[in-house]
Amino acid sequence: MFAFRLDARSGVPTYLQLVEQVRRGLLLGYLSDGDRLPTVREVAAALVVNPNTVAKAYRELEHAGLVDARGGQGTYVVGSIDRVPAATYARLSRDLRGWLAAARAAGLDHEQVRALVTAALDDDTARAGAA
Amino acid sequence: MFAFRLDARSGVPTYLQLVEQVRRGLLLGYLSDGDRLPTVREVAAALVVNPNTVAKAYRELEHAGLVDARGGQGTYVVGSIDRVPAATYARLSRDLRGWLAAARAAGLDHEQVRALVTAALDDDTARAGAA
DNA sequence: CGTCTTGTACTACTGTCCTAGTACAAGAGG
DNA sequence: CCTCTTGTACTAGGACAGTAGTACAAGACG
Repeated sequence: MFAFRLDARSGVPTYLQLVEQVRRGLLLGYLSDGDRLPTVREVAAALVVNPNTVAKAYRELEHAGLVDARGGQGTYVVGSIDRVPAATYARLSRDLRGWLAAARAAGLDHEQVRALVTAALDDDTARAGAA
Repeated sequence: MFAFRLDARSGVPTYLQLVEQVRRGLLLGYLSDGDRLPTVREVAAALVVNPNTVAKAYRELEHAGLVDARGGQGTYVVGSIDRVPAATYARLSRDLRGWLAAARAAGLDHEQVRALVTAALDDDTARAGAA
């Protein structure tokens, strides 16, 4: 069963975190067409969040065409995003986790690792964003 | 001069983005003790944001002991965070940017790259967070 | 049909982010 | 002393996130 995770310190609204996690699951292959998401009430109970907040996330996902909400049955993945090929994903994921291990071995803590990654990602986005 | 950047789509409050960018600059060595940050009014004008929003960020930074606000002169970096050694930073940054280039070469777009990185970082945080 | 589960809709309320505008305090420089 | 620049403080309001509670619609199941 797909499981959500929340980061209260990030400042990102709860419903947006949920939306992004489903989108990420689709991109990386954790979620596939036909998969059933946990119910609104289940997620709300697990994350100790108001059901309306979860419903808002599911509503956005349905509006984006990524899921199909069937009243009484649940919410099912229906959309298809450009997914990363499994082999490519495996190779890149392995290399990235190797880099993470090297960073941790060099003595960097979470904050420093995140700072380095964020800086590199921002540069990457800025470079292509200008192109 | 230190420059700020905003990502309106992230959902992260503006003042928090500013705080994190200064903190990141300190961690990675972009900012050093004695450096002068742009004035509240300069940042507000450059980012098209209300001066109070910038002031809130600077206030948080001063409260955290990272900067010293001198009325009439400006805001100066004064705190020292555990900085990543320059050699370590250079090596890790180079390797990470190499990985990014490989990911882009494999046909991944920004969103897919960010998804992969976020997934790996979350796993890393979760693993050490439980320890 | 009746019941259960599920998603959805609605209103009201609280708290936070952000904006807007104004005023004040401190230091530099003429 | 006067002026400029800078950071700070304050009030007021709008927009949005999240909570709380209730009610409704659709399908599955007995």
